This record gives sequence, C-alpha cells and structure tokens, in this order.
Amino acid sequence: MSCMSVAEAFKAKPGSKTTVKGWVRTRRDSKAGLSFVAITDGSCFDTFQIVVPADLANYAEEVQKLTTGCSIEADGELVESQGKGQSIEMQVSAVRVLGWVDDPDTYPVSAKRHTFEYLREVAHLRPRTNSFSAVARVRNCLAQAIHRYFHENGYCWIHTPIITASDCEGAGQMFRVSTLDAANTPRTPEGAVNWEEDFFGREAHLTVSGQLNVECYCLALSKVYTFGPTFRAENSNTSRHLAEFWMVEPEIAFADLNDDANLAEDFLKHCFKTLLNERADDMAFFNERIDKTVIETLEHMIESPFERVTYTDAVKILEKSGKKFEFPVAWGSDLQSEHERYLTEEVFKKPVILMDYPKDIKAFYMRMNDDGKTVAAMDVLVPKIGEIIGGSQREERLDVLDQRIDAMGLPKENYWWYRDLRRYGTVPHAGFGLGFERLVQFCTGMANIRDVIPFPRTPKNAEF
RNA sequence: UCCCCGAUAGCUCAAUGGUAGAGCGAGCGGCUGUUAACCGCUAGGUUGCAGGUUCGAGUCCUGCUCGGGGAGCCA
Repeated sequence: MSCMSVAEAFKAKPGSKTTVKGWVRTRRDSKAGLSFVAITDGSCFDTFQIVVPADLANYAEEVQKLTTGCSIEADGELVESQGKGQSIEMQVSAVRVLGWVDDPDTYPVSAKRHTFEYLREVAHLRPRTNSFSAVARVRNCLAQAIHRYFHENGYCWIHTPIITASDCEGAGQMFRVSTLDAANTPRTPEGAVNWEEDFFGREAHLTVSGQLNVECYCLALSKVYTFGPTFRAENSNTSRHLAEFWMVEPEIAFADLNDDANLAEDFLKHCFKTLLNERADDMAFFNERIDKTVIETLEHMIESPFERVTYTDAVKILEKSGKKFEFPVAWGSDLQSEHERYLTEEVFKKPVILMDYPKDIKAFYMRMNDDGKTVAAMDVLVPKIGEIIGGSQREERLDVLDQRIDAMGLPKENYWWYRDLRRYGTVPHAGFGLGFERLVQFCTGMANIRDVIPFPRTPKNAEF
C-alpha cells in the first residue's frame, strides 16, 4: 500500500487507499462506534482527521488509549468528510501504534496552550506544537528562497570558514576555539598562555562574519554570498540577539552603494513574496494568533519602494520632528533604537535605507565618501525589528584603506591578505549582512528571536 | 553588563504574616459524526535554592540561580 504525507493526503482524490503516519494531536471518541483522531506529521499546518471504527481488533486496548504525542500509522481510504471542519479524512481499516507516551499527565506539550517561555525549556519537544512547526516551515521556506534568489541571479554560494585565526573585523567578543587543557595551559617564559602550542599554533575563534573571506571570492567570481552560522560572545540579553545565529552576506563586484541598496531591496521583496506564496497556511496562523498585521505588513513591503535617506537628512528629520526622545539626536553619534523605529514606523511607515554614516561610528573597511566625513554605509530599517540589514561599499583604494586602519589603531599586518585584494586588480565592490533570524522574526511577527531558531544559544543557555 | 518585574499542582494563575485554591491538562464515568467538543467525579504541592526576622513565612529581609521586559552592543 502507498504512503502519503498529511500534506499529500489533503490534496489526494477521495477513494485513494493509502497509509498515513504521524503524531496524535487530539482524540475524540464517539458512541456512534468510532473515534476521531487528529494527527500531524509536520508536512503542513493543519492536522489530518482519521476516523477509526470501534470494530478494529485493537480499538479498546490501543486506540482508546491514544493520547497527545503518541506516534501511529493508519491504513485506510480517503473519503469526503461527513463532518464540518475538514473536506477530506481517512476511513481507517487498521491502526498500528508505534510509540506510546509514557505518562500523559506529565507529557510536556499536552494539547493545551503553553507560553513560549515554558516551551523554550522543552526545546526538544516544542516542534510538535502548532507555533514551532509553523516557524520551522517558514524558516525553511525563507532559507530556500534566499538560495534560490542568489542562484537564479548568478551568484555563487561561498562556504566561508567557521573557525578564524584572527579577529579581522574587530566586531565584538569572540568565542575561543582551543584544544589546550584549560586547567594546565602551556606558558611562555613571561607567564602568558603560549598559544603556539595550541591546535592552530595561534589564537583561534569562531567567526563573527564571513565578510572579509567572501570579499576574496567576490574579487574573482564577481557575485557571491555566504549563508551560515555566526557567533558573538557578547553578553546580550534581548529579544533580538543570539550568541549563535545565521547570517546571509552577499558581496558584489563592480558595484557601489546604490547597487548594494538595490540588491537589498529586491532581495527582501523576493523573500516576502516567496513566503506569502508558498506558506499561506502557516502565515494565516501567524496573522491570526501571533500578529494580526504580519501579512498586511509584508504585502505593503512588497508594493512600496523603500525610502532612501542619508544619515545627515535623517538627523535633520529627527531634530525637526519635535518628538521627545530618551536619547538626544546629534550628528556624529549613532542612531538609537527609538530613532530608527520612529523613522521607519512613524515618518515613512515602510522600510527605510539610511545611507552615508559618519566615518567615526563605522568599520574600517567602509568606503570613504568625497566629503571626508562620511562613509558609504547603509542600514535597512524595518518596523518593530529596527535594523535588519547592515552593509556598505568597501574601500577599494589601498592608500585610503591603510589610512583608516592606522587611524583606528588596528594592526596592519593582520590584514595582509585583505590588503592584497587592493594591490592586485582592485575594483569597487559592496555587500551587506542580513541576520536570518531577524528576517524570520519580521516575517512571522514572533516577538522573541529565541523562538525562531530551533535551539537558541544565549548567555547561560545551551541545554539542548 | 545596567535598570525594572517575576518564580506556588504537569501548564497558566489566585491566596491581609494565621489550615495552599481555581481553570486547563491528566485518570475514570456519561453523552455525542466529533472539531481547543461537552457534563460529572477523582488524583495531583517540602510554594526555585540557601540563610534570616517572627509564636507563626507562599507572603517580610539578605544572597544565589533561572526566566521575562527595557537599555547598551549589534545582525
């Protein structure tokens, strides 16, 4: 006998004989001589109703003892439903129980409402809930959409390293990678830890960005991107930060900041369109139960051109707004969350691309503008999340790059291979970084970033 | 890391310093082509951990752990 996923069964013709497999969500017995069992296998949002007749040999002993979470497989015929609530269901001829639930009273994800905070403590079982299976499918859909977008537009996916031997970007705290015995580290004559005896013969860390590496491939393959895990050891405790997260970083050669902004806008719109098109069931759930405006918001994003404003103009807008902010606005200091949200949520009511930031608040590799005061950086701001993308045109002129490295007191020798890119056939190029979880957050309306990644890594939490 | 809030039944929450309760979930029974079904009954607790104040602490105080909201940092 054939076998179907729940998603396939919903689309199949009545009369098909098949087998479905999944986990019990609910069971309702009827004295009419049957039980209704709703099962899910994660292939789509909806549960599938199977109708089990009481004359099955294992009805009293097994079927009537099924509780939420039990795994079963059922043979039968797909029929049009006699009840309301579903168009198709299965008339069952045999049920086999694959796995029981030890103690239904303490089953952690019983068929009732649970808080997200609680479900985080049972991260191994939360994918069995409506919300987390929906998040998993949306996350997958967006990841596939991202790869498809770049693939169809001629980009090459570059696998940049997870372990890096030098803190090239200087972006935040890094996790150390070491095989030394922590209780008995080798020492130099001066008493410092002797990293030369470590695995790589030098200090090594988990990557905070694949950007510098991907630039090497950009200046050979022209259109490239990375999409992989990234690590920050910052002690950040917010609903928008993870110690381990996934980042998308495209890099384009022969391109300036405007090309970069165009790419960011087109890319985001493609992701939103794909999601609404391919996961309508899950998005209907998020729109109904998590955030009543998500679908409307995404549709609005797809239709409207993103607003482009220079940092300098944004500061003027904020100063003239008359709005009282907790932190004052001043040219030269970075915009606060409240400023960014005011711009995107109240002034423009759509995504805003802020461009040309003061050089002193941005990284060394960002291209110096002709005014000598600003660099060709951009941030894409969206309502609720704030900054979802950060990018820049990279400094392709070696002399200017060296000046910036010196001015910021960075060790030039560490950047020897990065500087080589400017010595041998340099070209204007640009790129950006997108926090993948923030994209999932924005698209689902989920309030906490810990609920859009299967096993969140945050300070004091790596249980699963 | 800073500020604020919280931790009581499997889960969500009640309980003037004075015998710890409800809803949901679970078990049993009833009813029903049912839909987060419905109705009845039953079980379920060293009140996060360690101290302290008090005749008496879930409640007040101190420390710790963990969780939440906000901020910083950022993606």
